[in-house]
Amino acid sequence: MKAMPTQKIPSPGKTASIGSARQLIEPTAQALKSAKTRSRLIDATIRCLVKFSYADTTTPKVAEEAGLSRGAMLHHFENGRQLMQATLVELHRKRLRAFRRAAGTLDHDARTLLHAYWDQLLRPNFIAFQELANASRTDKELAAVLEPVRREFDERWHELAIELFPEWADDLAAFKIALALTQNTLEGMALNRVTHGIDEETISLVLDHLEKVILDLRPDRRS
Amino acid sequence: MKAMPTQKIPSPGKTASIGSARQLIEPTAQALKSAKTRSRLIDATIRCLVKFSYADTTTPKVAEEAGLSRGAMLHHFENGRQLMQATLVELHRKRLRAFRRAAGTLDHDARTLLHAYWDQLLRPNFIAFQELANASRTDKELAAVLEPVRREFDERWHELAIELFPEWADDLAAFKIALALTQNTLEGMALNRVTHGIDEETISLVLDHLEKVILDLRPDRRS
DNA sequence: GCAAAAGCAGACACATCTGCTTTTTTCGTA
DNA sequence: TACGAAAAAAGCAGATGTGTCTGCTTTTGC
Repeated sequence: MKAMPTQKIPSPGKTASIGSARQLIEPTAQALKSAKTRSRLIDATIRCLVKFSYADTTTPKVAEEAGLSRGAMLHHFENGRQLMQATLVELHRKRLRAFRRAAGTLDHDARTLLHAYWDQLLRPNFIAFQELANASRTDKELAAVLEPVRREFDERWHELAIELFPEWADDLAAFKIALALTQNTLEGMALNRVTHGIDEETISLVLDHLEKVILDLRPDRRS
Repeated sequence: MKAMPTQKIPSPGKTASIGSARQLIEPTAQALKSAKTRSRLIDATIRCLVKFSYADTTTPKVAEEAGLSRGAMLHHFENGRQLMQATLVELHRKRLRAFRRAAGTLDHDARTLLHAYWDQLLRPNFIAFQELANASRTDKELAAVLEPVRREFDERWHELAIELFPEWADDLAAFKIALALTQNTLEGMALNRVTHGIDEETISLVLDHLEKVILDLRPDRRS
């Protein structure tokens, strides 16, 4: 996605862009189609991010991928930037949803949770998310969207872990380490896996050992 | 850097592009200036990668950053692509050099080595390298350059670690785990630090605990 | 049913990037 | 000192991306 002029003024009269207050004010039928089209565009954007990377994702490509005209797309987002921002938010929602869904069927042991997290990182959604996170390093507007999203994700992830393993609440310091270690290691491994392939064996070794490390950190197992 | 046509045929008569056989065949004086200009261009590219990201690094920007004309740049590299590839190789060399340099003055304990690695990841060079590594996911030509580079880096890193801690040679399995764990965790943390800031406290906690984990993995400390 | 509004498509103008070609400058060497 | 090759600058045409604008179709609310 090429350099675009800095965001336009929100222009209050227009179609509500990111927030979807419309559906509440006007819960009528046609708005449903609109939402569906937006979804199609966002999903197309995600696919493009995976296929072409952020650098080479362009509005024509997204439109083509979505099977829509570029005009249609700019009707819904009016900006390449806004499309990206909306996509980032949507990716966040998807990740969160996936976690919630997994949480229900999860055994309450570290191994399961670890592998659940890892599985998430293998999904294309993670690649797309990573592309945007990386882009946000130099795109302040994207960063402004990413920041709260990331914060919420960490909170939810924190909550889920505590919910599954209440004993951790006894030692929040150790818990913090365990979380940080898990997150950074797994995400680092996921990224390295994408660029320079890692053999499955190494992945297993790391996962297994990480599990051991976490178990050692658990309050009831410590001296 | 925008989509460019797939690589041109090497055209043997031209100025030797990546390999610098020129300096050997023609070790004369003026070639030194040429090499210097190449360096200037590559360094400018690195700075651009950091400032603008790969997506928004363009040949005009690089030329301006280098204080040269675009024509001059295409005289030396004839291709935006080749410039990026050369930059990737150069970044690799720089990383390797930094490691070798550090290796000399290093105490032989895990903590020092860990922090040495971490310090490398805080340098702008790592960001630039990461930008290219990420780009190589969808750019096969870049990937073709990255692959051997990465392999060599891993080997050197492996060698260095063994050299500093010969006792690891006794248990290569544990060694492999320790290396993978260290690399993935630190790199993951470095990347997360760039996009969404991590507080220094957490970083310290992770580093300290990682050190402990590695010590536990050491052959002479195990049961 | 009809006017207003939204969904959608295509065309337009502007900007910019890319690679190529041509010209000027620099500088070593005969 | 003058020649010639390499370095550097400048100019050019093609391609592509971006945002805006206009027009057509469909839905919605009165």
